[in-house]
Amino acid sequence: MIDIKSIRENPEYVATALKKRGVALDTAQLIELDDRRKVVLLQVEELRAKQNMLSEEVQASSGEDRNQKIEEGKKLKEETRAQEEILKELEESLKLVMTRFPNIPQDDVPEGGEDQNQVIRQVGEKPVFAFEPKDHFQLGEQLGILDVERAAKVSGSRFAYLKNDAVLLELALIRYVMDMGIRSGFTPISPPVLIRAEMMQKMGYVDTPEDLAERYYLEKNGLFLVGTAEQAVGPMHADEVFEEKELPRRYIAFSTCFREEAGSYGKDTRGILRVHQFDKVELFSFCHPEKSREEHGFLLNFEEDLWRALGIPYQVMQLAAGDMSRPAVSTIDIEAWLPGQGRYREVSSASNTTDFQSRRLNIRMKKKDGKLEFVHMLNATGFPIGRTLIAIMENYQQEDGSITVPEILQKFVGKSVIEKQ
RNA sequence: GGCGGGAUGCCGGAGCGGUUGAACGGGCCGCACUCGAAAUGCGGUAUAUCCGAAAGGGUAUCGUGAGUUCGAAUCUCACUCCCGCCGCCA
Repeated sequence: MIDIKSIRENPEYVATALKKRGVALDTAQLIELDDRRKVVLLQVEELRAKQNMLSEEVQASSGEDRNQKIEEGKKLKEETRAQEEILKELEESLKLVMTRFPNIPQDDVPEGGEDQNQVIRQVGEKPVFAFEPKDHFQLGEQLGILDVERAAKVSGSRFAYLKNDAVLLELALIRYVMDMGIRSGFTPISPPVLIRAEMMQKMGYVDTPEDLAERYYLEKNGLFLVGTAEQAVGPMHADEVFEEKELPRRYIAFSTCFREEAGSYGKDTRGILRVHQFDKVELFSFCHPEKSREEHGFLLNFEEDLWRALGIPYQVMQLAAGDMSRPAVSTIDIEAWLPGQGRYREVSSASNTTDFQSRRLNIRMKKKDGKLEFVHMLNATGFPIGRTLIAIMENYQQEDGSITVPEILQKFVGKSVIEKQ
């Protein structure tokens, strides 16, 4: 949630920035609503002050005088209640409007939708094949490390079984990235994947119907299945106050992720590129509000190190304002080269959400002067296991259909080539 | 799933329905004492929000939400979480 104060202080800036995301904001109307709220708030508080004074007077008085004051108090109570009702309505409608707004894009984020995303750089050499490269689905089925058909039988479309060396490869990726993370000061986490509706809401991911359509929700228990570990790690520190020196607090979390993919019928239906359930290692950072841009760079750098170490060509994309998730002020994606598709596909995403989430979660930092301030929260991808497997399979495929294991993973997998099994 | 106990400030821990933002102890900060430190003494020590140029003042907050009352940390109801015991269970 953005702060009404920032709108009051600089309505034009906020309106212009939000327009970059294609969101129209009538600041004048919003401020007027807030003004009305303040007027009523003042009235309510004055009435309450009167009530407080009167109740003290009741205590001090006796006899007929006392009875009279109690009668007066009854009337005052009615009056206060009526005003409180009005205040509550105003507050609710203001909150309703405010929660719908996404975060204010960073100044260097381009305007527009997905088609305005910008390539920042391309890294690595695309492999050259002396044969027609296959896609991961073909390779996976042939090698016997992927079974989509039986998954469809058991769970439906967009599910998969990983088998044999694919499983070892998954474990190798997890172990590798965890080691890297630990070395860079991240705390390893294995979080719950079911979280309270309240927490999901505070993370800013269920404010609109579109948001809701993307999530699995267990109505009976009031719990959401997380779409990423971010949603379970962010609320960890809800209502807590960090010491300045404790920041940045970095976590590296492994979890299964669940996505309904409601709006993607017929899209990416082959293999495991887009599935309802996948495992992912996620990076998360709580940091000093003045240092989140720097931290964003740190996370991106960490991600790039991973893909370089894996030896997979990728490009770095600055997302346009309209293509970012609502809490983000800036999102930078990494897209890996997939020879089987002949194109780059998204594998990583690093976002700075500034205080959008921390404001609702009430996560603050105590400054040296004793003042409290909302921390900034950032999330980024370590390895999305499924898509990383795809990238490895397609980039490291050999003419005979076998797959070379990237060097850095060989010691974890225990072999250098994956063959039919 | 069943039965019991609990939730108060940074921590521990009081709290007859009426100056309780909250005793008391500890911690922390400042000052004094000291060459310095310890010990001791004195003082201070929540957050949010509104009005105000400021000084200052108002309001709210004792797990959360509703209710009773002129007045609720204190009474009632619901919910959440924590701790025990039984049952079930990887």
